[in-house]
Amino acid sequence: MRRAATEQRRREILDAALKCFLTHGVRDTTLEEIRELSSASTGSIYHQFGSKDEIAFALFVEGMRDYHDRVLAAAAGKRTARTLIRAIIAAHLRITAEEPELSLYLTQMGTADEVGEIAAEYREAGDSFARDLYAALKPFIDAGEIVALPQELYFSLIIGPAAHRCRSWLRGRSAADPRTAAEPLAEAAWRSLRGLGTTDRGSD
Amino acid sequence: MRRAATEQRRREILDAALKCFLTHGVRDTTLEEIRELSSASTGSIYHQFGSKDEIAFALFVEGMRDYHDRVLAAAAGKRTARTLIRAIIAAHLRITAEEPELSLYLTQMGTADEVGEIAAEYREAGDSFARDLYAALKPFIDAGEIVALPQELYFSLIIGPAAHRCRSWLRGRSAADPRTAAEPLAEAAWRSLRGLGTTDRGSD
Amino acid sequence: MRRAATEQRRREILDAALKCFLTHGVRDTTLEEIRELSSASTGSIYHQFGSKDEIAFALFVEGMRDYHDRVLAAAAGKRTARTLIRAIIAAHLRITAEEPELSLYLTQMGTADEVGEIAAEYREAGDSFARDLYAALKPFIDAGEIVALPQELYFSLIIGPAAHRCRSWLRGRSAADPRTAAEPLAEAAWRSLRGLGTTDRGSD
Amino acid sequence: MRRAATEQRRREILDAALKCFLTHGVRDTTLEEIRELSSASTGSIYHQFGSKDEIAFALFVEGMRDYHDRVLAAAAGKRTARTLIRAIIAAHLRITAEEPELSLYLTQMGTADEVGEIAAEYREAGDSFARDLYAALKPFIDAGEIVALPQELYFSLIIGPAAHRCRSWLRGRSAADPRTAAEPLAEAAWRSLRGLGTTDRGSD
DNA sequence: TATGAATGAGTCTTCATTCAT
DNA sequence: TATGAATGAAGACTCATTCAT
Repeated sequence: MRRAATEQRRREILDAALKCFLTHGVRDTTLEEIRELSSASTGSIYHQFGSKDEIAFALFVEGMRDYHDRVLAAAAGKRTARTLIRAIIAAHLRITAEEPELSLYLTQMGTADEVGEIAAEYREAGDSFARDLYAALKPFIDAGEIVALPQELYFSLIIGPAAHRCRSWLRGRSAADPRTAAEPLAEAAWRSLRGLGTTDRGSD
Repeated sequence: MRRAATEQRRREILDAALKCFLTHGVRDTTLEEIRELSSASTGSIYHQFGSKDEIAFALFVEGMRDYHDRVLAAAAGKRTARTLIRAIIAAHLRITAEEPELSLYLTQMGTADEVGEIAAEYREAGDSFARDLYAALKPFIDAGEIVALPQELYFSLIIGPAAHRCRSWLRGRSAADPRTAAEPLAEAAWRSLRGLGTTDRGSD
Repeated sequence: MRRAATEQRRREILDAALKCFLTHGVRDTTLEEIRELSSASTGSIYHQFGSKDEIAFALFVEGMRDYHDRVLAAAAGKRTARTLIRAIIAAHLRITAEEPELSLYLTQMGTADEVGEIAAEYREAGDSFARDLYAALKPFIDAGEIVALPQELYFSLIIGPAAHRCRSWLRGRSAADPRTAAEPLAEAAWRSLRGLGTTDRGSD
Repeated sequence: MRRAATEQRRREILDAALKCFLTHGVRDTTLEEIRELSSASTGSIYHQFGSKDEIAFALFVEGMRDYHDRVLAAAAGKRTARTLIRAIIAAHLRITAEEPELSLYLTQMGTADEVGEIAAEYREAGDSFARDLYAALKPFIDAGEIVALPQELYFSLIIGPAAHRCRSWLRGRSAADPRTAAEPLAEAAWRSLRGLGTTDRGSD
């Protein structure tokens, strides 16, 4: 089964690349390092990926897809606005805590030039994620359980604080496991978003 | 006045470097470009700074100091928790909107490992900013106007949403001027942080 | 035959480098010159050798090995102490006279610190040469044909004068072909080393 | 007394330069290092010496002059050929043992390109040394106490072995203090040079 | 004379990418 | 498809030397 072998080789390269990128940045990682750590040959790497940046991009896109999938899975089927919000926040914190390396990479790349340039394909993925997540919120907004706001602000208010917390942790500026912040952050987000008509304890 | 001349030369280099870094990133800026734009000689640049990265770092530190100063200035002398929170958020959004390029640079560098490695000096600045900002909140926390939370979460809840909004804008994913979000974000932050005994409209 | 091709490329580089080094010293030879003369690419040179100094070192080690081999070959199978001593001295003078440029290079590098620093590998070669040469003398020392002295002094007394003569010639301070000194130097060395019981003319 | 101050500054620079040159070669010593170690300013160094090579050259010439003077002083007034030869050899070994750093430098520079190029002035000094030393030997050669040989060979036979011994020691290839070789080397030289009519024990 | 900032030509070296086998 | 030697443009950085103060 050639395909499987190829797929595995591809994974080895991506895994090796991630380690290198995290250790000393995309910029300062040489193909030689990836080659050695993945024990693939130069030619082989270029057969799988067209360039170093393509590796970096593939890693970013795949990592983001994974993140998106996990957050959306966590958000699925929630009965109340409050549990939905809590689920999103908890998922973000959990993913970061469970895969700090990948998360750090995604954070760094998220604002890097590299992505911005190749971004066409990735942009769609991001838009689709935003659409899907908003779709999950929509019913509760329509029902007045969540206040009406410009659409983009929902993400800022739900994910923003969690992301801030995670960045702080990833950069080593704060030791406490991000998951410990799930409760207070979820509660705070709920308080900032709940419809004025809801009771203090939410609707569940 | 030798000192002054030297200082000016240093500024010219930094200004030229910032322009280059903003235009096409630290990574893709060559010393040659900085040299040409600053009309300093190669040797002169290396006389003032030990390496290209050192220039990037100096610029980052200065930019951050500026950001810190402006946020702290905005936070100074506020009478109520609510206006304080609003001031911090508004300042963050305003700075980003006014200097998008510098802000993007700071955002990118903030998670890059260049900083992590040279960071000793910078870390102190960050800590000091956190201390000062917390000091501004403290009276209101003690007075019960702001809920008691682990210290680090205040920043996540106040700055996190604004930062998320700004990143989204900086990456071109959202067209609306970040300053338009000041009111809703401030209101949301206030709702998430206000002490339980406070009235809906805050204490002012 | 990939190996052969690679080996040849390596040789071309070494040959070119030697020519350059002999012409204007290691110090003043640029990689550019070696590149041009060897018609190898920059990258190829760095693929074979890690640095310019490594080339210089390889050349030194090879040159020394050659010198060692030739001296030991000349010393092999000699029946008497006197002919052995003469053979060693004559070989040294001959090698220098035949390859003055390489000899000068070896002399210069021999005291340079480049060698001292990378020397591990080279040191063994030198030790092994000393061992082998001493082994050739040993029987005659044991037989009393050569006086008993601290081991290291044999080399000083046999090679020292020849080396001094050669250096003087190499530096252009003395015009006479070093080979003309073979007879008197050999005779002098023999007089200084012959056992007290031997006759004036030696044992042959 | 300006002169004295200048002279001292000059010495400081030379001393610093010697240390640097010995530690990592003339080639890899930067003026910056000499500047720092001598705590003189760049301009000051250039005021005293026209270039880096000039410092290296001055060091070499002065060191050689010193060596010459000491050897000639040791050779002065000797009554017999044997004591004369012993004195020269002992002086060489003693100087090396007492000032290994300077000796190593002189040895290295003796064959280096640098000297060869600037050598005019130095050449005369060397010739004059050779003349003077030969003048000391001349009476004994004329008297038949020392065998008749081409002039240049006297130095090779007297100094060659001692120099070989010293080089070996300076390069760390032989631990024994060179001075311990004075007796056997002097004896050997005497045996290789003494006139055939002299008795075994020489003429003293 | 002293100083040390400025100069800029010159080098080494790197490394993404190609391509013959 | 795999391999890894070869390529060479591109860049960072060095450092002897100059010169304004």
